[in-house]
Amino acid sequence: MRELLTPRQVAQAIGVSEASLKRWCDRGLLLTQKTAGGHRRLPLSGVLEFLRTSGHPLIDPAVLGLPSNVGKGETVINRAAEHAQRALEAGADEEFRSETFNLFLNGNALCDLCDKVLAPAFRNIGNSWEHGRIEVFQERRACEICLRTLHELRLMLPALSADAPLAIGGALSGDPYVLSSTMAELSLREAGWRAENFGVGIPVETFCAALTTVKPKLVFLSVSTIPDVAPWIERYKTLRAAATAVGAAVSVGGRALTEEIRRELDYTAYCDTFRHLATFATALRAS
Amino acid sequence: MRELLTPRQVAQAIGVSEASLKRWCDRGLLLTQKTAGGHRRLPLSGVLEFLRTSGHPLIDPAVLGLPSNVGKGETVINRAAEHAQRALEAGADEEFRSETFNLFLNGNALCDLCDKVLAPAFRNIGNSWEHGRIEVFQERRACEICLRTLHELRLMLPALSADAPLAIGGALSGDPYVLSSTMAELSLREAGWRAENFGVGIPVETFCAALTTVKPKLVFLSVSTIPDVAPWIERYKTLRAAATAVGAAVSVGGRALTEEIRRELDYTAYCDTFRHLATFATALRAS
DNA sequence: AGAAAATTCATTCAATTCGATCATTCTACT
DNA sequence: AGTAGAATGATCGAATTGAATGAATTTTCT
Repeated sequence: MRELLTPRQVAQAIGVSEASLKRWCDRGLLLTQKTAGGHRRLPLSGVLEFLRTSGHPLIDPAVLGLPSNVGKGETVINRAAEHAQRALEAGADEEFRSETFNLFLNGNALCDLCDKVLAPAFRNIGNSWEHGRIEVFQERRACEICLRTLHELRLMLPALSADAPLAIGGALSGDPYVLSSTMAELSLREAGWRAENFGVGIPVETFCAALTTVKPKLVFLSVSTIPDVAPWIERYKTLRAAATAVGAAVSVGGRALTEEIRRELDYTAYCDTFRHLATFATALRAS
Repeated sequence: MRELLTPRQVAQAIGVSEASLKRWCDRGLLLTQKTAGGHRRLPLSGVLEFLRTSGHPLIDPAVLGLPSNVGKGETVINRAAEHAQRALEAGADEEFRSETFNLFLNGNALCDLCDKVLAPAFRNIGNSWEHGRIEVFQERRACEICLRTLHELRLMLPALSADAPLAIGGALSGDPYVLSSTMAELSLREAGWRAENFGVGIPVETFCAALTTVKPKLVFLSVSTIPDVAPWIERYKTLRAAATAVGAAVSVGGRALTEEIRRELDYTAYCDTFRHLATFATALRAS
C-alpha cells in the first residue's frame, strides 16, 4: 500500500472535485505535505483521520490502494488486467467495480475493455483454476462479480436509437461460459445494435425459431467450448442455413474455434476479438 | 450511476421544495451525509428507502436514473406476476424493469417480490415451456432480463453495515437454475447479510474449501433440480458436516426438496420462501 | 541525461447550497 | 366557524462547489 497520495486520488476516493479537496487542504482540514515544487501530497493516515473525524463518506475505497494513472496506455491496460484478476480472485467486488468503471469513464470502449482487461483476467483465472492455485468457488464468484459489473455498465450506454437493428445471440447447448456472450451483447449495444443475449445452452432449434420469429439482422454466436466437434458442426450448419434463409448475418467467435474447425464453417464474420465484432457490426449496420 | 445526490436533485425527483427537503433531512427522515463545506449529499439508496417506507410519490424518476414510468401507476402485487410473465416471455425488458421497480418503490420487500411475483412468473414460464407454448430462447431471454433487473435492484439496497455477517451460497453441480440463488442472495442482503452468491454448478469440495477459507456464518443452498437423489444426499451431507465443523448454519430451499428428501437431510433451516429465508437470517443474525 | 506526456498548481467564474427569515397553507381542536 | 400550531414554499446574502485556464512540476519514456 502506498503511503503518499496525490490530490486527484484522494478527490476520487472521497468523491469530491479536486478543487474542493485542495481548498480543504489549504484550510487545514487534511494533513498535507508539499513536494519541493509545491505539489500537494497527502499521507494515507491523514486521509483516514479526516474520514474518521469529519464523517465524510468514502465513495471509492479501492482508489486508495490503486496507482493513480487511469489512462489508455498499453502498460496501464496490462496492469489493469492483473489488478482485475487479483480483485476478482479475492472476491473484492467493490475494487473490481471501481477499476472497471474508471477504465470505462476514461474513454475506453467496452469492447476494448473486454478484450484487454476482462478476457485476459479470466484467461488467467482459468489457468489458476486448472493449476489448482484457486478454488472453483473463486472462479464462480469472479464470474458473478464480473457479470454484475457488466450489467451495470450496460445501464451506462446511451439509449438505442429507434432504428437500431436487432441482433440475437448466445452460446449453443453444452457451452457453460456465460460471460463471453454478455460481452458480445455489450459490444454490439455499444455499436448501436439492439442486441438480445439469450445466454448459454441454447439448442439450435430454438435459435432457428427465434430467427423466424423476431427476424434479427445478425446472429452472434459465442463458442467457448466444443464438447464434440462433428455434431457441433452439424448443429452450426443448421443454424447458418436458417440465418441465411431469413437474410441474417452470422458472426462467430470464441476460443474453441480453432483454425481447423473454422475451415469447416461458413459464416459472415469470424471475430477474434470483441473489437472485431464491434467494427464488423458497425460496417454491417451502415450497409 | 450516481451514488450521491444533491438536495436539489432529490427535491425535483420527489416533487417538493428544496426548503422542505432540507428540513426533512435535518429531522432525520432521510439519510444525509455532509461535505466538509457543510453541503448535504444524499445517497440514492437512502432516498429510495425513504420513498418506500414513507409512501411518498416519486414525481420525476429520471433524476434518480430510474425508468420513466415508475411511481405513476398503481401496481398491485396480485396481478403483477401475470404481467411480469407476459413481459418476460415477450422480451419486453423495459416494461418488466419498470413494473418491478414500481413494486419495489411501493414498499414491497425484495423477498416478497421474489416470492409473489418473480418465482410464480418463472414457474408459469417453465410450464409454458414444458407444454411447448413458448420457445427455449424465450425462457432464456426471460432469465437474462430478470437477472439484469435483480442486479440493478441490488444496487439500490442500503450499504451494508461494517459488522454484517457473511453468508455464502449457490447451487450444487447439476443445478442449472441461476435465478433462485441470486434471489436468495438479494433476500439475505436485504436482511443485512453480506451475501456472496457463487452461482450454479458448485462442487461440494469447493464449498467446503470456501467454508474454511472465508468462514461464513451461513451457507444458503438453492436446490431447483436433483438429477440423482442418493448421490446428491451424500454430497449434501459432506457439505453439512463441513459447515457444522466451522460453526456455520445451513439453510436450504428450492422446489426439488420434497418432503421425502428433506427427511433424509439435516439442516439449520428449510425455507419454503425467500421471506422465510429472510426472517430466519434476521433471527440468526440477532443471536 | 533529456524530451515528451501527464499531472498539478493557483486562480477565476458561474452555479449551487447554506442557514435564516417570512408569508402562506394545511390540520387539529375547541 | 375560529384559532393555535405545524408544515410548506419563497427569498435573502454569504459560503461552497465544480469546471476551466495557462503556467509550473512531475513522471515516463527513449
